[in-house]
Parts: sequence; structure tokens; C-alpha cells
Amino acid sequence: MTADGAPGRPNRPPTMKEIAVAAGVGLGTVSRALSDGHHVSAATRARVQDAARELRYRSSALGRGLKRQQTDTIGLIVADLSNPFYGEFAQGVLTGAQARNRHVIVGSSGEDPASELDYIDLLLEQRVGGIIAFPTGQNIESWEAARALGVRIVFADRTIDGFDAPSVVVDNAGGARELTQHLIDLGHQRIGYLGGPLDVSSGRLREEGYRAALAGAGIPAVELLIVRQGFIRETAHAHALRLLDERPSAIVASNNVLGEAVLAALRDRGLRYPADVSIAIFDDVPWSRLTQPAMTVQAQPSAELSRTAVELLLSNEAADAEIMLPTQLIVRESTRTFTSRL
Amino acid sequence: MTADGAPGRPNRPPTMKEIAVAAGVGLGTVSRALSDGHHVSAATRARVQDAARELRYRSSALGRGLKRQQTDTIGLIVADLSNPFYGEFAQGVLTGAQARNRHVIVGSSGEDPASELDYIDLLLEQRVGGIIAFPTGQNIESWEAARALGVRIVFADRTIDGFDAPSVVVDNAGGARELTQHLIDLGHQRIGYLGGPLDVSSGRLREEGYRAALAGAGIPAVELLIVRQGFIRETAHAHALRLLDERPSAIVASNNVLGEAVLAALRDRGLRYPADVSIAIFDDVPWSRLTQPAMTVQAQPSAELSRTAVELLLSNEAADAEIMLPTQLIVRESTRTFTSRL
DNA sequence: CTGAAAGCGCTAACAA
DNA sequence: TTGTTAGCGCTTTCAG
Repeated sequence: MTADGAPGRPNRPPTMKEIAVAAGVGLGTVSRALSDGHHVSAATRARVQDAARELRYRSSALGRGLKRQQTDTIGLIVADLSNPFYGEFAQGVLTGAQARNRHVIVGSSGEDPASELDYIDLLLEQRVGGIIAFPTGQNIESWEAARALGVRIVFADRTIDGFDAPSVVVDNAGGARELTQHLIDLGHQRIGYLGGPLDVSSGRLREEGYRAALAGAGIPAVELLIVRQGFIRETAHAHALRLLDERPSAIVASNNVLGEAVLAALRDRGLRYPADVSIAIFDDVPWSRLTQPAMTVQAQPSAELSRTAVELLLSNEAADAEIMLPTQLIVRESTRTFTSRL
Repeated sequence: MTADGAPGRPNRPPTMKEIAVAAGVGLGTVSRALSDGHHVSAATRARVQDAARELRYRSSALGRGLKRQQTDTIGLIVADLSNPFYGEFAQGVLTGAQARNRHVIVGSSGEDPASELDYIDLLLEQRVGGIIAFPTGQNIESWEAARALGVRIVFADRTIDGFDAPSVVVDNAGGARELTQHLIDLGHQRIGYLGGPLDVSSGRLREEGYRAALAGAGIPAVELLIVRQGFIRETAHAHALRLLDERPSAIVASNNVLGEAVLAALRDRGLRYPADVSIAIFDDVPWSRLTQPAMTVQAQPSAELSRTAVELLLSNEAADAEIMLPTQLIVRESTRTFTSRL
């Protein structure tokens, strides 16, 4: 009725040796019977398994890891789990890991290199077998060190110059360019851009895509219309307001959080979209089709992104394998033909 | 210039023994110098630390955990990381854990007891020190077993009948009641409810709150207006449509994903809110203020929820400590006075 | 303050 | 097929 052992006092789980005694076999036999099952007679194996079940045996990943000098652990470093993009990605990684009998230590860097470094060290201490990360772009030496230690590194969404790791990214430049081009096709010229920092490759490439579209149409880039910030919620609102005050006729927001900020800023200023300003967002999230009008977005295949990242981690792709996934432009109602105000 | 050691071949990280040799001291001294630093002369400690830095020493959590028979690992089992509510919660746990030099193995059960069981077993194998979970309500025996093994359990948002664990919840019943009462105060009588499963305590309590509000106002509960489903995205849309077809004048959605589904269903049916039907959502998310009209919600203090969960896990509160956090009704524009159609 | 040694639970190599 | 043994890296006695 009650739990076995003295309740209240933390019980130690049974060890293999105890199973061996209970089953009347040697230690090695238990190990074999419980793992591959090779080199053990069916009868013995059954006896061992019975004993293990009886005593509620739980193998110790600690002992196994120490002996084998490797673990089944995957490290995942995202930028911010409260951003649904990372949430979906992490969910995908978890699902993939569970299917392969692995578990995941998750870290969230907040785009802060110091925090990222913390996590790298931590994961190394845990002797993880591999790490999937959205790198901040710093800490190259630690990434090198990790790899030198035999830890497989896979970068998602971003790459780092000077450090080749297998990576899976979306076509950031192409996607941003297409998004901007869509606005240009609608007749917009004064197109604002609310973007992330340039030292993150995805941020840089999206801005390049934006600029490329402008250049392709012969529209000069106006620096006042290009506002950069940290991809982070905190400061986004103020930046969005600043951008709005430059009176663009359309705005490209380079991720979903920034898109939220633009909408909030719009509301603050009493402006309406797409009447007063067209809005296009890089990154799709569930709410984008719920707003009235619904948002025009460049969707990223987040499920495929995470699935590919896990595959890449567990496969033997070369270090310079860079898989690029296409984005998909979804035109809804937040963008419309430019009409001069007044 | 290149990494030390033969590049390409997975290098083994240096062990304490190697540090000991390099620093010309004994193994035990290295351990002491690198951990508490007690019982070691300042000079020796400095020498050891230098050697450790020199050789890029990374302690092995495996060795330490095996010897100490405990780890700094925290297990976290949520229902679905792609749901922003869990994303925010997980982010909070990660932040709290990092501040306390702990790391987190995250699992996502998808509300599936079998998956939850998988994760419990896995975390037990890893010899985690504690687990924070949104329990499915099943697997009581495994929770018991975990506790018997000395693993501290903290439940978040939900409790399980028949298993007392320290827990932090929000006032689900009170919050749902208040949300429903708000609708009643606006003159609504035919109030639909889109809810979660009854075997999850938060789902059950929210429905009870809804029913209590109705009962308090002398409004009979109409079972056709009460639609239950899995708190999950997949089937939510169809259920929302079904509920809409019952022609309620107002709807309570019992979490943010269900709220999304209601909005999408509304759009499908060509209905408008709050003109055709008032909408109130349990659970606040960033997009709720971005829709036009903005959503009336019952906000949960997710930051406080996760912070409390971590504190509870790391403290020594009694097993039956149940901390209940208040929710906050935020009335926006999606609810309005009932006016008979036609 | 410091060194030596035992042993945590497990796997793998070697004997039998 | 099975038992025995060594040892993974670390902490923690116990001597000195």
C-alpha cells in the first residue's frame, strides 16, 4: 500500500548488483540482459528482467555515461522560449528526441553571449553528445572547444562566420527580399524596416534582402527608415514608435515579436493598417491570421526546421553542410496598394 | 592557432587527475580547490586553478553525480511548448534555474499520459533532483515512485487527487467564474463554454467556475453549449465550429489555444465579435491586445507561476503546500452588452 | 593543509 | 553463455 522502503527517507534506487543477487546471476549478465540482450540465454534474460521489474530497477544514466564516456543527451540553446517561434522549434526538437530515446537540456540565451557561454560550459560538463543552437555569433572559441571535445554542433536559423558547423537555415535574404518586393509591387516606396542586430546572421541577411529589393527597384535606402534592435520584446515597442514617426507607407517587421510591436505602436498612434500603413512580417505565428485585417507574412517552416536540425545532429553530415529551407509568402490583408495620404 | 590535441579526432577532456599532476598536487586537493575552496591554502588553490585553466579543464557532472548520488538537474514536463503559455512558463523556469546554477531537462507530454510516463522514467534514470510538471492526472504510481526515490515533485497549474505534492496553481475556478460573471453582467444568458478535459484539474475547475457563475445567476446550464476537448490545437477548430452552431450570444474559451480556435471559427462562419457574439478567454497572451477588437481575458501571472514553482522545488515546503495565485480580469473590447439579434 | 585510497553504478574485456 | 574484474571521474573519508 505504501511505497516500499521507509517512507519519508529518500530511498536509493536498486543497483545492478542487487538485481544480480536477486536473479542469482553475475553483474555482467544483468547488464547484457537489460541492454542489447545479446549473449544471454532467453531463460536468464527473463529471470533478470523479472527481478528488475520486481525491484523497480531504474538504470543509472550516471553510471552508464561515466563508463561509456558518452551520453544520450542533446543540448538545445534557443534565444527566447517565450517567443512562439522558438517554442515551436523546441517542441519539434523534443518530439524528435523522444522518438529517438534521447532527452534534451534546454537553455535560453536571451541573445546574450555571456548567457550562451554559460550554457555551452554547462552542456560540456554534462558531457552532451550534441548541441543544437541559435548562436549569438560570439563565443567562437567555446564552440571550437566543444567540437574539439567531440561534441557535435548544429546551428539552426543562423550561421557564424569563421566557424563551419552543419546548419539548417531558412532563406532569410530571399524571404526578406520577396516580402519587400511584394510591398514594392504594391507601389510602396517609403518602406520602413524594423530589424534585428547585424551580428546575428539571420538579422543581417534579412536586412540585406530588404536592401536588395529596394536596390533592385531603384529605390534609395533611407537609413532613418531602418531601425535595428535586439529581436527582443523589451525595447521593441519604443523602436516601432520611432519608426512609425518617420511616416513610412509600409513596414517590414523582421520577426514576429517585432511585428507585434508594430501593431501595438500603430494602435498607440491611432493609425490603421493597411489604410495608413501596410504591414508585412517575417515569420508566421498562429495569431497572424486572427487579426482583423489578417497579416501578410513570410512563413518559416518551423516544423521542418527542427526536424532537420535533429536529423543533422544525429547523422554524419559534413561540417559544412548547410541546408536552406524555403520560406513561403502568405499574402493576407495587411498589405495593400499604396495610395498617397491626403 | 588550431585547437589543442589532434584535430578531427574527438578529444577527451582532461580529468582531475591530470590537473593534479600538472599542478603537482594530489587528486583530493584539486577537488577541494576547485569546489568549495575550503581546507586549501590560497597558494595551492591558485596553482590548481591555473593548471585547470591552462588545460581547459571541464569537470564531469557524470563523475560528480555518481559519487554524490545526486545531481543539479531539474526536470520540467509541460504539455505543449508551442503553446505560448507553456513557453513563457518554461522560459521562467530556465531563467530561475540558470540563476541557481542548475540546468533543466524539458519534456513535453502533449497531455498524453504514456508520454508523461516516458519522461518520468527518463528523468529518474538521469537521477534528477526534482521535477516540475503540469501533470496529466494519470501515472500516480510513478509519481509516488519518484518521490520514494527522493525526487522532489512540484506540480504547476494542476493538482492530482490522491497525490499530495507541493503545487502552485492559479485560481482556476474563481477566474472562470469571474470571466463568466462578467458576461452575465453584460446581460448574456446563452453563454457557450469551450473547455478542456475534466480529468485535468485546471480544466475541471474552470468548468466548475463557469457553471457556478451560471448557477449563481439562476441560469440553467445547457449541455449543448458546453464543449470539451483536449486543450490541444488539432481538434479545437472543429469543436469551436460546433459550439458556434449552437448560437450562443457569448463564449468563454478556457485557454488561449481554444480562444484562437473560436476566432478562427468566427471568421469561417462570417460572424463578428462582439457584435454577433462576445468572446472571453481564460489566459492572456501577447496577441490578445493586438486583435481588432482586442480580447477580454482572464490573465494568469505566468512569470510568478514559474518563479514560484522553482522556489517551491528548491525550498523545503511541506508536500501539501498549495500556493494559489490570483488571476486578473482584463476587460477589453471583445465583450459587450447583450443585444438580441434581429 | 595535504595525500592516498575507496567506491558511487555501470560496461566491456577477458576468462572460464 | 556466463562470471569476474577493472576502471570511467569524481568526492570524501582517513591518515599524516
